[in-house]
Amino acid sequence: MPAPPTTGTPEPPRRTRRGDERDAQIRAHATALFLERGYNGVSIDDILREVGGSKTNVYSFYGGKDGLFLAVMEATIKELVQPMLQVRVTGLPLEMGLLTFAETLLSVLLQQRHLAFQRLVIAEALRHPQIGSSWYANGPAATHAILERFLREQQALGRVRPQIDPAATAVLFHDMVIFDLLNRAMMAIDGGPTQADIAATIRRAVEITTMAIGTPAQ
Amino acid sequence: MPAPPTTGTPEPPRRTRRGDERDAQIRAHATALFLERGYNGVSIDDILREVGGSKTNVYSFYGGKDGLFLAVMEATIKELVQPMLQVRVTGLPLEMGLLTFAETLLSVLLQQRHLAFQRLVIAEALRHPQIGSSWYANGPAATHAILERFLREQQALGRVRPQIDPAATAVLFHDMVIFDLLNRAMMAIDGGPTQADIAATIRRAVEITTMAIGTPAQ
DNA sequence: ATAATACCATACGTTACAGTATCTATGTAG
DNA sequence: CTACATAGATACTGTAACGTATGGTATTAT
Repeated sequence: MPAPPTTGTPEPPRRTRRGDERDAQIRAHATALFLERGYNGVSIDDILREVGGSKTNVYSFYGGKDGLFLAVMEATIKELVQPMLQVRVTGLPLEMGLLTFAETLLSVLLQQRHLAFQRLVIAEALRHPQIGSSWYANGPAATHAILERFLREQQALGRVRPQIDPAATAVLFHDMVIFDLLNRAMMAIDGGPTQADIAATIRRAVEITTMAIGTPAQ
Repeated sequence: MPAPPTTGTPEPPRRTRRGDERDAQIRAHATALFLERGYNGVSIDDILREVGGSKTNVYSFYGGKDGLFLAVMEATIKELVQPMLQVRVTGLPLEMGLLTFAETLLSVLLQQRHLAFQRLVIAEALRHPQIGSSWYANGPAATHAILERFLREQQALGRVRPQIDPAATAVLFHDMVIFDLLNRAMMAIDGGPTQADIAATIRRAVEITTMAIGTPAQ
């Protein structure tokens, strides 16, 4: 009788309650440190020094530093995306919808946690392409879809000209709102954009978009 | 008689012709390797292995790995920005000007060299903020200014509505054209955007912008 | 020509860190 | 209560890389 097939990665041992608690601490600390100092700026010993526990935890469950990194990055994607999935624009007038969308988006993307995350994704995109794909699919692409649905709805109500492509317009509006502010925040130009910068950018993006796609009557 | 004031950084030795040639090789190779593998992925020995020469060169002229890195990054900024500074849109009709601008911009930003550069700037922005500032000032900000000048000119000719703010519009158009394409290229989504994606994005951005800011007669 | 100095090759000291091994302590199942 | 698996502490190994030192070779200036 043949032995059961050997799995490529050996099964991690099942955990005790203590193990679960340690693991949660390790993940939380690892996330904070990676975001703060980057992948190479953090050693496994750094993580464990403050948390306690031992390398056994990391190596038997994640296989190594890379495994731990991937796990915490995936979790951070889910966490960051959360507020965007809860934005409610259905039923609002065109301008109000765009405004609400833009404000929610920027409140997520300009927070320090996201800026650090973005840096990390980009820095490691070559070594870990799956993180980049996962982020694009769950972040920007998901956000595009939400706005596209709203624009389509507005179009059905006759508030957006029929010849407009909702998908393409969603991307353009999204980019107008985000890019320069994000760029400046990432490069820490003059300490990043102010609340006034943010408000002005949103106002202008909404203005230019409604002028271009809204039906004249509106 | 007092000794001459000791300068903070000791003067680098003056170079011989051989030294100049070596230095050029070292910079070229260092640039290629940093762009390909990131700061931490390259050791000084890696650079010198293929070029020849010795560590003396790096340490006596740049003070260390960081100094060399800063020097090659500054040079790369200048090199990348070059084509954008030469774009000529003055005198063109509004649509043609926007089109030309967008095409030139994307031809620079979507090339592999720039993608790698962008990754590097972002990854190292925390440790070397001056690179980020320098890039923003010489890249995006300079590009904004070129487009702003064009829009102002169009406004003077009555082709852009008087109430439009050229500076703000320049930023928005710039962002619309770039962001999603750059994002997808950086994350290597489906191997990056195709020529068709690029053409479609440019067309839509020009369309939405002229609709929003152009004078109706036009 | 020769003295001074820039450059080369290479070895060395040091530090940092990934990953492994080992032994002890602590839970957990039967 | 006993046996066994999980978790902890820590020592150890191997490797990589920064930055320095040294002794020899080419280049330049006088």
